[in-house]
Amino acid sequence: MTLTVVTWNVNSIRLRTEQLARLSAELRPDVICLQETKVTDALFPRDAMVALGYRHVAAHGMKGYNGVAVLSRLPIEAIGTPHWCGRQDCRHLVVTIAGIEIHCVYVPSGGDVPDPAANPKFAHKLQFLRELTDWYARTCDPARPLVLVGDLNVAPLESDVWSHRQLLKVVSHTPVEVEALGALAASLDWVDAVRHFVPAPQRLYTWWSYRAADWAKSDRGRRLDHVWVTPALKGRLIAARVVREARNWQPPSDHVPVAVTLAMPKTQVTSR
DNA sequence: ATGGTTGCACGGCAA
Repeated sequence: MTLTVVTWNVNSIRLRTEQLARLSAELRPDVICLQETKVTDALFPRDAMVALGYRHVAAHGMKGYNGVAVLSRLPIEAIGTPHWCGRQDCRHLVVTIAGIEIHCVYVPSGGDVPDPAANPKFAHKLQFLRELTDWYARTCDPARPLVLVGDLNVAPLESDVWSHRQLLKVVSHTPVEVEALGALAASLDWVDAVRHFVPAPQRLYTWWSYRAADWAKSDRGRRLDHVWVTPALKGRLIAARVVREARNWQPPSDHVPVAVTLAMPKTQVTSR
């Protein structure tokens, strides 16, 4: 028995139903965690997701911006929606599925100027990462089976960007963000499940700008989307995959899905 | 060095 969890920043779920059908058909994921759904819960296309086989849906969205959701073939046993930085902006959804707590996170992008004194968006991003770090360290236990996925909007490694040197002052790859993400990773000794299978220095990206004339030809990507597991689950990692070809699924999100498969004790996966 | 695109919602933002 296995559990495949996908994370995908869909950049509007209402424009990506066909692409989700393709993802569902090709990977047969058990759980799909979405970011940037850009829709209120009342308008969330729940019926379309159920039609794809995802009978269990948790949506946490708002009008126009942000928004996270989890689609599941297995029952969702609990739902939480933590909020950070004193805001109500729908960036974090926690569900429990098959006894595993899955955290779907959309970290603030951070704007253009990598200076928290000059750019409130960058200050928000750093504060968001710090509050998450403190919360995990304070309230969670690395011995518990947790999965953290999402668009973390930081490419931490040199091999996570097309040019380390040229992106050192570009938001997503600056040293202060990489340090903040490292602190978050240390909060529960999180294991980078994708790099577990595709170690550096092999280059790996999950996002390519819409602005490139030919995204694949220039290949100026960044690895912004991540799947982390607590040490309790490290021994159960079976596979990881970045669905690079989804960048061509029309019309595309600028992010592609990232999938991780875990081994499951037979007793934990039950009804559909 | 600059501008390049997309989505929401229909005018600028956010990314």
